[in-house]
Amino acid sequence: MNHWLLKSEPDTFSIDDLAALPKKTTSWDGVRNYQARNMLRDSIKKGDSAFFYHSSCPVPGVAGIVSVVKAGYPDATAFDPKHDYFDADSRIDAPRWYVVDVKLVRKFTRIITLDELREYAGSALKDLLILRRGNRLSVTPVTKKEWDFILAME
DNA sequence: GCCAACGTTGGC
DNA sequence: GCCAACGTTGGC
Repeated sequence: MNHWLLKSEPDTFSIDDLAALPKKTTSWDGVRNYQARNMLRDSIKKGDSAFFYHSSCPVPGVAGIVSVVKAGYPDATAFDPKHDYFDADSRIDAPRWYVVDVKLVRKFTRIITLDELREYAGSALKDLLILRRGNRLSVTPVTKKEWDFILAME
């Protein structure tokens, strides 16, 4: 089982939005970056765990945990001309973009903030991709050690 | 294949 | 709103 970090802008979709869904399950759609796409399509497996990270908001940080309930499959929003995520270059017979389905495991009792994570940028979390300068990937791998360390910060 | 221009991300 | 960093596009 592998670990990941998924970014979402809470204005668009927050962990509370996920918690409010009847089955607390959603398709992680709208990813339009090839590196992130490759991970959704090829690397993330059913049963993997991921941090739900809030970005572009007053308090960026890790908000909770989700589990992958369905591995990569084509992103239907790319096929819908009326959808914000529509991409005419993604075709049903040759999909360009992918999603995974995730289910809420739990919302943390508090946000583990980016500021706190940074305190360990020189030690336990020195390789955490989200702390790298200029990092913009919305899907990144997290090692087991990083995962356990961040969990213990709650 | 190079690279300038442009668009997007995301913290502040 | 600003702007650094990065990805993508498109002319050559």
